[in-house]
Amino acid sequence: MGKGERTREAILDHAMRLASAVGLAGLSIGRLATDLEMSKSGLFAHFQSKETLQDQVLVRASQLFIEIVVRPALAAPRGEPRLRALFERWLDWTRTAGLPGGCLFVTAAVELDDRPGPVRDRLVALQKEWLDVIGRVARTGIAEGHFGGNLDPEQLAHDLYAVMLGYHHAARLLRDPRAVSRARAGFESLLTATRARKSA
Amino acid sequence: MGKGERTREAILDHAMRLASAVGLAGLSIGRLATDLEMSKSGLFAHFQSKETLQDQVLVRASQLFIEIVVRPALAAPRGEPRLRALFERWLDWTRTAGLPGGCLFVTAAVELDDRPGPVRDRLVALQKEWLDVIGRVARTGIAEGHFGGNLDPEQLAHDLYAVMLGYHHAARLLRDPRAVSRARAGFESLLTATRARKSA
DNA sequence: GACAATAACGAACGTTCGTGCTTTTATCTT
DNA sequence: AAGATAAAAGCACGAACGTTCGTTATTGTC
Repeated sequence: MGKGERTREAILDHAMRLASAVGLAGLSIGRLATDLEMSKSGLFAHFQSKETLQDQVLVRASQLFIEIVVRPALAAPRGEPRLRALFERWLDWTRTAGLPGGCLFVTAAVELDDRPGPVRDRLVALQKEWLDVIGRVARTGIAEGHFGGNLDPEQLAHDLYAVMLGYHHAARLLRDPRAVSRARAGFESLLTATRARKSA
Repeated sequence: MGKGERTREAILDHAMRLASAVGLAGLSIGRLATDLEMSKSGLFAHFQSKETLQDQVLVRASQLFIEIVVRPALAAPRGEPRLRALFERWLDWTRTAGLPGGCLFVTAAVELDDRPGPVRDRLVALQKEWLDVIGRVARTGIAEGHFGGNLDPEQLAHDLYAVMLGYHHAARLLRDPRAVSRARAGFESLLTATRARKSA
């Protein structure tokens, strides 16, 4: 790995952390350069535009997310345990990843929902992948007999992500110390409903 | 109502709509002045700082929210019907209010969660009020016998808001046409769980 | 209609923004 | 070690930012 690639990763890593707090739009080349003790132009040369930088930040964050959340969770037994692992790992993935401002994807989702362009497209693709991962795990849960056969995996994926968004709101904006337990209660409710459907 | 007050309201109204799309931080005095066909300095004079403008935008949005969502819903019969009214009115309050960029509070919540200051404090207070409204309606639902006595109203408020956040994500970022039905399904699940607790 | 008060304006302030160039410095290859 | 290549720096640009100032129009009151 050459020098260029190394600094490029250092830039993206720091940009990712910064963006988790101030958003992708809140990123500024000048601020990044100051923080990393290099010149604006030197930093800028690694990307050809700010938009590319934002896009690459999302890509980098996605790699990290997969490493921290998805891959380890997939090591858990199929079905409910795996779903539980996904959920629990998501709950503190920002801590593990060292993102001081909370989940970058949640921040970016709200920021970009009205700004068409390649960065938004990238985020949409990543978020759909994430919902797909949840949905697939839920589907195997049906196959394993953990959940009822008439469970809609996509609906469960949607609902579970909603629980996560609720957690993010309670934890980060409201600084509610009960945020984690609230989220876990929401998760268990989802599972309960899912099992009830088994006998329907 | 004097001239000053009238233009001030016009500014806040437009700023609110603009902020729903670009966020409170995305507001710019220059942009607002151009849109409203007045000078930057003339507009600026109505507020003493951009921060005050942002704060007043939140206040204005809150008045509108109460008019559009809360007050009409409180006209519905106590308990479950009232909770349902709250939910349904929330679902299209941004349309009714003419907010092209989705719920301003959701946008602001993510924007401000890492930026201490009076604007953040204002938003936190408003969001707690909102959760309180939901919680109180849920509590009367217990009194009416619609929900089980061991239902935690605050938890239900949290969960219901999570459903709303999930809707916002699906509708605005993913442009999912099933967002509304997904949200309604989530809402019904909450109610079902709530009723199940009745016999527990 | 005169006069005070208020509202709006136009110009400029110092910063910061993203983005080009050109030049210097550091790294990699032979 | 030399030469080629890649990376970083330096400097400048035009535009937009929030804010302040002094001045001009407009409003509301007696």
